[in-house]
Amino acid sequence: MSPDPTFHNLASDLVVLSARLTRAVRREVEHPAGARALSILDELGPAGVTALAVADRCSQPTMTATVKGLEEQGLVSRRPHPTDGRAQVVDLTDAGHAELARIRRLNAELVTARLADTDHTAEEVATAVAVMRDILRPNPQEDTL
Amino acid sequence: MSPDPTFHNLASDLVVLSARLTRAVRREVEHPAGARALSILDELGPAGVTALAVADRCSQPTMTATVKGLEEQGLVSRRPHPTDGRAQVVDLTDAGHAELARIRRLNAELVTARLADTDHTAEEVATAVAVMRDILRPNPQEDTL
DNA sequence: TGGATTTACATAGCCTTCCTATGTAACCAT
DNA sequence: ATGGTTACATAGGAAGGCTATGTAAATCCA
Repeated sequence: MSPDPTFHNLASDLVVLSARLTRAVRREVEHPAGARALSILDELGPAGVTALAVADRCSQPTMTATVKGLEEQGLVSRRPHPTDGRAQVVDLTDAGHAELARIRRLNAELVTARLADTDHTAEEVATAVAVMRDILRPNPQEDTL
Repeated sequence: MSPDPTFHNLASDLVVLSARLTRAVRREVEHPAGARALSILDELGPAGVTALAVADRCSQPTMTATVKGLEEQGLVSRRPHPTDGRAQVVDLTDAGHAELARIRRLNAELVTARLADTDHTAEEVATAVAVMRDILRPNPQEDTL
């Protein structure tokens, strides 16, 4: 039942280190919740509030509030869904695309500056990204993660 | 000046994916701030509030509040520093060690369940952990990250 | 030695980001 | 047509963060 303890520790460390990296970046890049939403919108394309909440793994009211804030900043637009009277279609504005690019540049600068001091190759970073992407890949079965 | 665009994207993705993993885990594991502090205390051993704040990259008042909460839950103890009248020595209690073990088990379960569906090897996960650890390694020069 | 600076921690006040519970309106299936 | 479901909004509150500031101990140095 108990898995390989090495794997167990690695998995736990990955979570802890992710949390710390997130904390570290948060000090430099403001409004991380909005940034996540912009990033998801860029990946999904125009989407409704509930779909965004699922993708970000937050509650629907939380995403409603996030989108509202982004709209007030002019970073996203909202229009009624053409055929479904209940739904909204949220999309990035030009300003939203620009802001997302700015955030990505900031993120990259913070990380590359640190990686430059190490002997890690781009391939190793790519492996890290691939592992995390697969961990977070949507899984129809379980809603737990 | 502008670095390899591939590397740039990888670095940015790593930040974004870390933020999402952190969000996802947060839904399962309560009080992430306290959990981070417990983890750091375990790595550092007994330490003062300011040292913990530096390690967690949060402000000193934030760590003061976190430690206060952990103390109220009986997860850490505090005693005056033996020689420095200003300082406190914070340490894990037995209950704190137990809680940390519980959190690590939860983290590991969440991640391993997802990794099991992929073809990633333990070595690849180890690479991911090593990369992130080096990104977060304390750097005397720059305080930016 | 003694005043100035630095360091360690606490307090106050505020903001963002989350949540659950609940409400409303539109859609859908019988 | 009406009962269940779905999409989103609102309300209220907790957690976690920050800056600014206060206090007291330690350290520095003239």
